[in-house]
Amino acid sequence: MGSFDEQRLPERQPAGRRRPRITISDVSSALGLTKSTVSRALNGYPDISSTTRERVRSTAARMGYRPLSHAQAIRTGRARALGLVIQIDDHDAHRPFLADFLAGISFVASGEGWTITVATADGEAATLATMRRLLDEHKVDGFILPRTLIEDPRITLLRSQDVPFVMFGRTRDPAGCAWYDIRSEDAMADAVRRLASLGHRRIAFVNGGGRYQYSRLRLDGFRRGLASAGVEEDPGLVRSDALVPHEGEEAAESLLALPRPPTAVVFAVDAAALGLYRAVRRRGLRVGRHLSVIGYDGIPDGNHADPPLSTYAVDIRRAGERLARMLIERIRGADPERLRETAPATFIDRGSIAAPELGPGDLARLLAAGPATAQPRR
Amino acid sequence: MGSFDEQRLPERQPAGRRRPRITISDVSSALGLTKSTVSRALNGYPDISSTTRERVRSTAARMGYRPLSHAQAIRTGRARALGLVIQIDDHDAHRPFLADFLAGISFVASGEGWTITVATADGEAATLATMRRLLDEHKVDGFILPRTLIEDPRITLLRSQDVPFVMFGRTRDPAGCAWYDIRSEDAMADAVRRLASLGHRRIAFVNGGGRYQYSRLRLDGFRRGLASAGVEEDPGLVRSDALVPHEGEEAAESLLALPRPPTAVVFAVDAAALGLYRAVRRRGLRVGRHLSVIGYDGIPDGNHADPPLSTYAVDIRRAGERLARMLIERIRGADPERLRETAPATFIDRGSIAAPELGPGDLARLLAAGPATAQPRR
DNA sequence: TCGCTTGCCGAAACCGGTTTCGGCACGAAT
DNA sequence: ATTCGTGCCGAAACCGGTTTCGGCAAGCGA
Repeated sequence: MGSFDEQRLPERQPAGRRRPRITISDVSSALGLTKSTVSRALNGYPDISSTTRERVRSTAARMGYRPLSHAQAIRTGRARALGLVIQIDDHDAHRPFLADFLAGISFVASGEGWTITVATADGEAATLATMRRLLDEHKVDGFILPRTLIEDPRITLLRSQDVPFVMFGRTRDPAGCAWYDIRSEDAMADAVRRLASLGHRRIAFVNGGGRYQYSRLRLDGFRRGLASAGVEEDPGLVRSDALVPHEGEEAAESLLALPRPPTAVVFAVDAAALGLYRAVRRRGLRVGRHLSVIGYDGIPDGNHADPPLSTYAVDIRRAGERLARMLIERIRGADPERLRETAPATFIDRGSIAAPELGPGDLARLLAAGPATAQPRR
Repeated sequence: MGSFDEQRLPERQPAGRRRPRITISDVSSALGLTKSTVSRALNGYPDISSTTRERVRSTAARMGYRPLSHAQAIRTGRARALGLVIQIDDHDAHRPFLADFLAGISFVASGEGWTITVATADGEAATLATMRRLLDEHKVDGFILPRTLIEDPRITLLRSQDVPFVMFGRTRDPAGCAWYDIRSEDAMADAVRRLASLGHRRIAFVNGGGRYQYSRLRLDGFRRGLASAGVEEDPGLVRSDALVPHEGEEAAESLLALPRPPTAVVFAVDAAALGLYRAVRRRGLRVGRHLSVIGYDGIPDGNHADPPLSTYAVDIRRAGERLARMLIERIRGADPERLRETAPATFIDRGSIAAPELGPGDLARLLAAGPATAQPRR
């Protein structure tokens, strides 16, 4: 039995006394049982008497025994690790939130004795290759997929290999998918209604990346908002694929150059909304006074704009918590169709919206009279 | 805890054809050798003939064999994983850079076939507990320590357990420590010299958190800059512990209220510098014109300030790369004293500094004449 | 009283690797 | 020719767990 254990002599470095860890054999011999009994007791097998089970549990806890996850993994194939592959792109709106997102995931995972394995990759191919590698080495038991696409190759991969996963965001074909998402479509509708109730009638929409499912949803939400506010939709007031300030600036330029420019703009992405500030400032006008703006995401940068950007904030930490919880349940065999949740975003008014000071006509004249330097520099 | 385990019957889905992985036995039988020979061949043991070694290597590669890291770990104790515990505080200046930092680490780690295990913790105690847990479960082979403190309990822990680690930032007692750091002290000195060469003579310094080693270094650098520019130091122009906008705002308030206010301010932390913008704007003055400001960190928010904040940018991705590389070497047994590197920060002039328009006296009068609403609102 | 479940646990195989030990063949030294 | 090392590899133990299999004893019905 544990006879060989006595002679583990060589003794690691004399300085670093990394205490020797208690193994399952330590527990079993302390109880006068075998490893197998202890193992089954701790894992809740039904063929262990409840008396024994309790006895094992308590002494294991008292001795501070914790199974080595990779010793388990070798047999069970379970590493007790959640995988997160972050695709590094220039425009990652979620970047400032990564710490909070991780905090949420880590909080739940740690509580369950799981860990998080993260990797980054640039580009879709690298992302898939990285995921394959992690799977191939059994490093992770499942994945959290951030920034879900309408057609997402990651989902295809994981489906084909039958690997558990949960998505942050929805996708086109939800079969077999678990997800958590923010109802940003409701936020967009709410934004329109707010602006309409302030008196705005020409409300523009600048959407995000076309490959993301959220873009569809947010556009739908925008339209729904117009309809419920009784404002007729003008297709000429819609732009898309604005993810970074520069792209938002271009969209703003084209909107402000219209014969009848909008008096308010709803952005699907905060970062793009910040681009509008530049366009407006260049014309000597002021956001919030001459032009109302609402964004979405709640990025901290918006707080330092002038005036600070009104937006819809997302509780990204909670998203991480829920996703981790759901993924663990999924790995344990829960039905993915049962693991679907959404949550609302929270409006934060920081002063970038107000009642329209001028009608579209006056605004157009003002814009035309502005400095002729209306060239997007950069 | 394990109450869910009763239902371990269902047998995984038949659909998912997760191909069976090639093990070392597959390789050995394909070669007509034993596992042990293959293992020793791949691990470079000297008692394998070079002929055999090469034969094993090539067929292993051809078959796509990759050892299961946790199967190895069970014997070797090496998980081939780098640990990163991120302490979540309100003021984390590195937060926006986390993605880049991870990208750097991940790039190197992936290249070597290692993975990254991250966890977050709030507070020092939780950080230490998390590190202990990761060590106890042999989840990681070493740690990257971000944001090194002057007296860092993490170092104490890792030293006592003889666990390899590398630090991002220096510490007071460097014995046995490997590190990578940005010479922010040089940046501070450079900032002072730039301002002095523009004509500034009253230059203030707002430092960061007192527990960080970088605070000492940056203050030293600031002083060195003054000395080399021939400007006499005025202790009344130094503040500290400003890490977030709010704290920077308070520091700015107290500086602007001086009888002879500074005409330029050097901030050790960008986020704090943004607070100064509020104080200046509230007085109807303009950063860059009435008051020059230089920050440090290169946070993206600074780009959207008005005028954008001149600052020193840090290549955080490279920091991640170097730290990962160093940690892997350290784990493989390299001498920590040999693993020490520093790199410079890069100045980015975005327009928040200029020649002083007014002398301190005129500025003071202008400040005194400003709106009396000089209350720092939240 | 006997046989058959059933409950409960021990023994041993197993997972995929690493590492120790020992043995065989061959060449050199005696 | 014998001995002795040495190079090279196989056999088997080992790491710390999990899981299968089988056996013993108690409980039950006949």
